[in-house]
Amino acid sequence: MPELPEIETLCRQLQPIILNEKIHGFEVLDSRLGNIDTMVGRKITSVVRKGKSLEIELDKSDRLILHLRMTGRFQWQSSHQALPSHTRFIMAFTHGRILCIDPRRFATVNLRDNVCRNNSVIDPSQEYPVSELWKIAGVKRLPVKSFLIDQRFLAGIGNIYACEILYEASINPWRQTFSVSKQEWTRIATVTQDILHRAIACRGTSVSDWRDLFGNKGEYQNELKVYRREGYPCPRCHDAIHRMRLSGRGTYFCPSCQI
DNA sequence: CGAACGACCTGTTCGC
DNA sequence: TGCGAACAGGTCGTTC
Repeated sequence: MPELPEIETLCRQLQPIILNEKIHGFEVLDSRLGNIDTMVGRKITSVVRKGKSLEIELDKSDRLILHLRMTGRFQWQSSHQALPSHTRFIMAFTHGRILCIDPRRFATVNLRDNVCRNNSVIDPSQEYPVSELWKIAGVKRLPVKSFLIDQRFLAGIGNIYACEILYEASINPWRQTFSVSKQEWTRIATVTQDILHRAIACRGTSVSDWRDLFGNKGEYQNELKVYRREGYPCPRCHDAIHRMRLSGRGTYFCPSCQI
C-alpha cells in the first residue's frame, strides 16, 4: 500500500544509510525488471520522495526512479541473511544491502537522465495555495475522491488515505469536484496535512504487507477511522461505516456524516 | 479530451 | 475441507 507516508518513511530511513555511499552491486532476480547494472560504482548524492516515487540521484547526473506500486517494499540487511521469498532485486553496498520484495511484481526501477522537468504537481503534505486546487477542480466533473487520488494534481494520496481524508473532512466521496466549496477545499487541505503528517510519524499503515526498511510494521492502522471498517460504528455519529465501489476501488465512508 | 474499464501479477479471504 | 470467485496499497493503455 505504499502511499506518500510509507515512501516518506523509507526515504527518511534510507538517507542516513546510503547517502554518499557507492553502489557496490546490483542484481535483478525478476525478468520483468529491466537489467540496469550501469549504476554499479556510482555514488548516491541524494534520496528524495516525489509523490509515491523514490528518486535516488547518482553522481554524473542520473537518477534511479523506484516505484513500489501495490505490494513492493524495501528491506535493509546489514549482514547477509537468507533472501525472503519474492525478492526482486538487490542493491548492494559495502556495509549492507537493500532488498526489494514484491509479491505482485508491479514495482518498477528505472534509470533516467537527470533532466530538470518543472513539475507543478502539488505535494499534499506541504503548504500550498488552496486556490490552485479550487481552480483545477472547479471545472471538473468527477467524484472528489477520484480527484484526490489522481496523481496529476496531488501526488501521493492513494486509496486508504483518500478514504480517511474525506471522512475527516466530512465530505462524501461521490461529491462532484465542482460542487466542493473553497472553504471545503481548505478543510480538505488541512486534514490532508494532518493525516499525512500523523501517518508519517507512525511510519505508515500496515493493513497487510507493508513493513518499513527495518521490517517493522507501521502504526497508523490503529488510527484508521473508516478504511476496512465496514459495519463498525462511525466514531462521530455511531452509524455503521459503509463500503461501496467508486471507479473500481473499495471506498469506505459514513453515509450519515459525510455529506 | 476526459473518464471508465480491463490488464498487469500473486496471495489471501470469503462464500458455497 | 476444498474450490472457485472476489478482492488488495497503483498505474497504464485502450475504449467509448
